[in-house]
Amino acid sequence: MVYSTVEKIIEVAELQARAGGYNALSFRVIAKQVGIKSASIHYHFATKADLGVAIAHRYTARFEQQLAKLAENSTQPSDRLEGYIALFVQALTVDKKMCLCGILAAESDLLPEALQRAVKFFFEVNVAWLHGALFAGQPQAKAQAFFVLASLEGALLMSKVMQTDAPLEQVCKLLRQDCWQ
Amino acid sequence: MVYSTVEKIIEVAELQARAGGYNALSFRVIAKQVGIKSASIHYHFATKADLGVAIAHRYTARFEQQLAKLAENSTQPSDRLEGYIALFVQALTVDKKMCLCGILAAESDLLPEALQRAVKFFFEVNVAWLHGALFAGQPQAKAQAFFVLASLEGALLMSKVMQTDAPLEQVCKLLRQDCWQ
DNA sequence: CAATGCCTATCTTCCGATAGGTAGGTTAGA
DNA sequence: TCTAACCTACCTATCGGAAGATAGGCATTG
Repeated sequence: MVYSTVEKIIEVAELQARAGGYNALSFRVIAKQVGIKSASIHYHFATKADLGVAIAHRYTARFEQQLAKLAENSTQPSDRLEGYIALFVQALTVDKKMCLCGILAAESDLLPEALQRAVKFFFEVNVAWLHGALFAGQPQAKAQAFFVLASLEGALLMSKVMQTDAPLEQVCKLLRQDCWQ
Repeated sequence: MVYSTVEKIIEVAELQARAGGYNALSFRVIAKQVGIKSASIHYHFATKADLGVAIAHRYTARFEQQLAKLAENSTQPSDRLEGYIALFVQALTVDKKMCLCGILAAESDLLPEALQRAVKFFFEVNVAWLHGALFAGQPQAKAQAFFVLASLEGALLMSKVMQTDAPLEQVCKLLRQDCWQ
């Protein structure tokens, strides 16, 4: 697979942001890793805010693809939950990074407004999917959707800082137990 | 109540960090709000990392006090849960800020090591309290403790970025329902 | 020939940090 | 009791570096 410069920039920037948030993004550091000069990034993204929005959009789009595939490959809500959980487990154990929109949401107060909206959209997409694909028809579907997403984001956060997979693992275990008892 | 300069610095810095994380902390901005010069902050805190650790320690200590009072004032687990929930609801509706250690945990990868440890300690304290004061004797006490804390941190994060109290409110509602059914 | 995709060079602003000074208060010894 | 020494809590001035951003140049490509 060959990546364009734009794709490389976004990829590197995403990993950077998922480690330290928006303020940890540095044009110079990204440029060095991509193999270009920092000024060249401005050719593709006029401002840092534009780059931030692009990262969030790609991240959300990729998530949407995976959610669609999940709904396609399984009809059982419990199977879909398992697939959904896997997305967050992968972030922790494979990428060893936070959820991009999780970390951006935490610092959303000081983000450029366009980026705030992009991050908000990620959560709306997820809540809508959980609501429709996992809890459709259930009396408290919306609350359940919030609950699953919130507990996974929080557990990811805890596992990162406590440097153990235990919080995410335990939360996943309870989610499997409790969601349709 | 009269505050010392050190207390003012920590107070202002905490609010700053709870809005945008560690990298959003600026000695100059803090100094201006406190009414001193940025160089003077270094008299009290040699480095930015020292200031960060001080903020986290005070935040955790205040949390510990509230947890102790909670355990003292109520013996019913359900009452204790209500009090615990209130701590997070207050962060959202009164302070209108993230949990300090929540936002720091998200960006923990790039934090000074001493600060990482301080943030980790906050979560250990909370998990230990939930484990002992809410779920003592229950078969999955540890998992339940992780679950409550993770879902509250995650819901706070979501409510911030989505600009509605709904996620935190709904998560709280489900926590009340599900914890001891 | 014009657009694309980079480059070099440079700008201003902000950052944490340090050096050194000073006013005011406290302490200790003759 | 006077005074020399010291401490506290700031100050001004400045440093080196990194930040995002911009202007203008230069190949390559269609």
